[in-house]
Amino acid sequence: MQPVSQHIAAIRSTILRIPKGKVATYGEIAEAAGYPGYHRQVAQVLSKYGHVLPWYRVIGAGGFIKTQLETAADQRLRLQMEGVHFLGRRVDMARSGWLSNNRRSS
DNA sequence: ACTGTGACGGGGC
DNA sequence: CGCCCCGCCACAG
Repeated sequence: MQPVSQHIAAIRSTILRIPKGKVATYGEIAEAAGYPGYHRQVAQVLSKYGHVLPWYRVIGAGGFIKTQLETAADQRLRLQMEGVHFLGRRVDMARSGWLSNNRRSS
């Protein structure tokens, strides 16, 4: 796979940079990649290159996993395996968020 | 060139 | 808390 567009590559590498045990939302990834507002493209990238990316570290806004696919259960499992903390149905962004409110990053 | 679509976000009801 | 609608941008048909 050879992304032809710059944003595709930027988004891909941004996803690759998400530390283990942390998660990022579509919006955060888009912004971190240098394309704020491109959350839709993040989704397209995941759908296209997700098979070689840590797709499970990408979650919905607010820490929710509102994926309609069956991968939702698998995703939560994978995240918990990496030590991501959940608060009910959502991810504890304050603790496991990569670019959001992470108070203790060490 | 135009229309529909999508692993979404956010605000409104 | 759940559902709906609109905005968003690139890609496929």
